[in-house]
Amino acid sequence: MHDIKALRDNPAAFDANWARRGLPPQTPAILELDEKLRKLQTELQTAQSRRNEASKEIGAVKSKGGDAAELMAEVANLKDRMAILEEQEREVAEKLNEILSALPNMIAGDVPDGADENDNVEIRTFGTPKNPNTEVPDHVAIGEALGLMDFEGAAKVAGARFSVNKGGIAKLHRALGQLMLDTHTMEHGYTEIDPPLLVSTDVMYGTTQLPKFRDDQFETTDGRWLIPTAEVVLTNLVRDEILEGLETPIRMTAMTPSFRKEAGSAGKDTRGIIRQHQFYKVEMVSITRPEDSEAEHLRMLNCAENILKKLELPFRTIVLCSGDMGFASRKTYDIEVWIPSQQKFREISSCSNCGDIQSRRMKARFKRAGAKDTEFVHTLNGSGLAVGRTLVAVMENYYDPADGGIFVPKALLPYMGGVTKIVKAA
RNA sequence: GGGCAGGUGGCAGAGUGGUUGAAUGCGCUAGUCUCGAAAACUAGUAUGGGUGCAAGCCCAUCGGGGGUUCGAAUCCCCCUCUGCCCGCCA
Repeated sequence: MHDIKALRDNPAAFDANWARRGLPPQTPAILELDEKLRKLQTELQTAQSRRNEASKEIGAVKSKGGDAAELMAEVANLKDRMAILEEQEREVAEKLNEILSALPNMIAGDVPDGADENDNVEIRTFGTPKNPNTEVPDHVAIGEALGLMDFEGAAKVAGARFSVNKGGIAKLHRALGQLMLDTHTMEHGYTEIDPPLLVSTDVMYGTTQLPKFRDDQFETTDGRWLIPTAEVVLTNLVRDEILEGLETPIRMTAMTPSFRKEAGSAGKDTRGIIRQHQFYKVEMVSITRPEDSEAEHLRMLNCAENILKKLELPFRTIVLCSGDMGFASRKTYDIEVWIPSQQKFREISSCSNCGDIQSRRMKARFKRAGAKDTEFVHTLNGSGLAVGRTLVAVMENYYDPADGGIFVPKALLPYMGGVTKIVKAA
């Protein structure tokens, strides 16, 4: 949710910021509703105040055996009026909330302006793309040739956009997850969390999946939602909390399946496991004080990059431009890994600083030592990494054209039980 | 799924229709005392919102929502969560 007081003080700044995302001016409608709402609230509260007062008087009069009929009549009138005001207040508040909850976060000042992904800015690269000119089969061809990926089986049991990994590839996938979790927990200071995969509507609202992105989500028949990312659960663990101090950021990581309808991406990435309804992802979430979130953002980005460095996979890091950013984000870095079969970099991680938009919705606050007032925390999330896409990158970058096998990256050897290369199933 | 018992401030725990936003204890903060500390004593110590330059005033909140009443933490209904018993089950 947005800071309505700040918006009141400086509506032009809000409109200018939303314009960077290509939105027309929003504040005139908001301010009009806000003014209407406060007027109603003031009138309602005046009536409530009088009712409370009169009720006390009634109690006093009655306890002395007097006649309170006149006062009771006054209260009856007030109640009629209050019922009307309450109804109006509810309607206006709902309307205002509807508008505000559908508006994206303010973009940070140092984010480059731009219309779409073509305007994103590369900030660094790592490694050199292998096989720059030779044709490498894609992960589907590699996996099927090895007999270790079964897309027909997946389609048979679940439909399109699902996959079945077998044997060495399934193990490789699991090893990747292990490496990521171990690195984040033992080297990067994150606490491992094993969370629910189904969450309530309030929780989905808290991290802004709802109300705007309902069509992307799987809803259960009992009113719960399958998480589209572990960000949703991890971040909401601090909802309704008033944290003490928060001098050190809270850092959580989890490996969970992520479920997405991919409603708007028909025809995109239909081959293979790049874009699926279900995929494993290791997620990092940090909760910080406002003044710490920028540094934490860079730290988190480094944690994600570190995984790719360990795997010795070429990648580049970009800053998303204003027009390509997600709804909740103030600033987003994407990491893109080299995919040989496509001869291009593809997104494998996205690290976002969400500022206080989620914490306002979740009522996640902290209190400084000795301070009287609470403040909203900042929330950050980043993939560290998308495990399925990392598997694709490993398969293609470690492909051995000599026999169609896949070398196991050094960093994964401890997790592979002595296997150094994935070869055709016996 | 069935039954029983509960959800009160940071914590523990009173309170069953009327100046109770809420006793008491603990914790926490400040002050007094002390060379300093402890102890003791004194004072303060919820969240959100409206209004105001401000001090302040006002409204709401005792798991959530609705109802009864002049008035609800207290009565009624629904939901939810926790504990225990039974059933079922990875």
